[in-house]
Amino acid sequence: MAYRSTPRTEARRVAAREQIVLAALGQVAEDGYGSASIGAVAARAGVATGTVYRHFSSKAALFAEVFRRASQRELDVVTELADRRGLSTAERIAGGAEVFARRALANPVLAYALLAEPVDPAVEAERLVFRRGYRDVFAAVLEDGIRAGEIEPVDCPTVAAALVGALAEVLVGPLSEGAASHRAADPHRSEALITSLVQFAVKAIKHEEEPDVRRTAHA
Amino acid sequence: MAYRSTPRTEARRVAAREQIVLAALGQVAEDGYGSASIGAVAARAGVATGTVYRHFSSKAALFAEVFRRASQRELDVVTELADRRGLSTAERIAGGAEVFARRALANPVLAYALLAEPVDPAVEAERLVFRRGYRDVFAAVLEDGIRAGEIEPVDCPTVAAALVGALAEVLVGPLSEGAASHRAADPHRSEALITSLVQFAVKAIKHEEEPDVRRTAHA
DNA sequence: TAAAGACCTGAATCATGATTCACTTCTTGC
DNA sequence: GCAAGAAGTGAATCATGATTCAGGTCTTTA
Repeated sequence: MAYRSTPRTEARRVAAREQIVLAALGQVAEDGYGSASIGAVAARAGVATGTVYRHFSSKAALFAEVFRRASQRELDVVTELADRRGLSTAERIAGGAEVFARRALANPVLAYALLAEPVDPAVEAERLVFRRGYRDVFAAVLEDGIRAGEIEPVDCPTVAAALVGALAEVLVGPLSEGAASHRAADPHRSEALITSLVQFAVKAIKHEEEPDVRRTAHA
Repeated sequence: MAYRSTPRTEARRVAAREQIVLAALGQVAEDGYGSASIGAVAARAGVATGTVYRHFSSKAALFAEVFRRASQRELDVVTELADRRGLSTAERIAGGAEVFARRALANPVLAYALLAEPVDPAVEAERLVFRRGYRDVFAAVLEDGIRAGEIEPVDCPTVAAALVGALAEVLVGPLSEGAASHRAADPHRSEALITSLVQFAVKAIKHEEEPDVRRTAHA
């Protein structure tokens, strides 16, 4: 005498949920997190605002998933490039850094949102996971390199984090300007940036001689 | 027949304004920007909320000044260290990086707020100025080094930005955890971090041989 | 087809915290 | 001491945008 969930309704539910996630992602990629109110997302998904809450317990929960998904996509690409067999440590780092930068510059608004735009604390947590993911990928490459004797021993997690930070910072400059002005980046400038970044990353990794820097700060 | 501003009242006005700025700075340094509502700042300064608006046109204006001031203080110290005469390029970079890190670790909540905590867009703009300041200091050192033939030519602004990003990222990990748990950082860990960071920065700068990395990413 | 239950709708409600403003209190110049 | 005007007060107001919910719609099973 009643209603019960069937494959059909279940599929519909999943599709509706997906629709909402994609709408939210689209909104963020197009105009940034700042523009992604529940109202805007609902309108874009073609549902009422209340419907969003049938699928997600809160705005934070929705955008945590959005960030997780977008970030994972990026991280997968970088991981794939950095994990290819038969490459030197430097080549692996260079490959990872290059796709990271290339993809960020190709999708500046999304990249800015994922990397640096002010967001809800709950979403910020997701962002930290994502950054840690990159760090771990680079750290693993460094560890391989050290084990293979290709590079000298270093504090892998720290150096890996430094690389991630370097990439993010260099890209966020252009990105935040780009986000403000909505202008496409100059392709020459982009290529120059990518080249500089890759060289920086490789240089930071490869150096062989012992640095003899005297520690100089007062306090 | 009237009132006119005198040195005495002017001084009082300036003092009141200063009181508010210091209260706001104290609040940020103690519990982060997230805790710094106008009400909290006013209470800390010992004035009514309305008084804050007699001295600042908006919350954003107040905190823009707070950030400007705190940032400038940090930047001055780094600049001083990085600009000392008679040091090699590597020593200057190392000195700047070391104070940056040391001061951030000594005041983690403030550092997190200045570097990475989500803030008002108007305040975010101030933050970008600040980061650009660091970048420019490092870039100037690099240019000196190149001119003197101490290091090979590089894209100075980009490499300098990468250094700033590396420092910030490595520090924000510990800082955001520290901000969450309010625990003081382990001093051993802090020293290790500083050492790793300084070595990273120097290595990224000093390397002499031409890197021969093949560019490998697909897209 | 009808009852039962899940889903959808979107206007109304809430929460938060910045901002205002009518009123009080202080300073000044005469 | 007093009128004029500046500064301070803090409760009330506003703005924004997330969240709720009473009522309508769609599906399913009998």
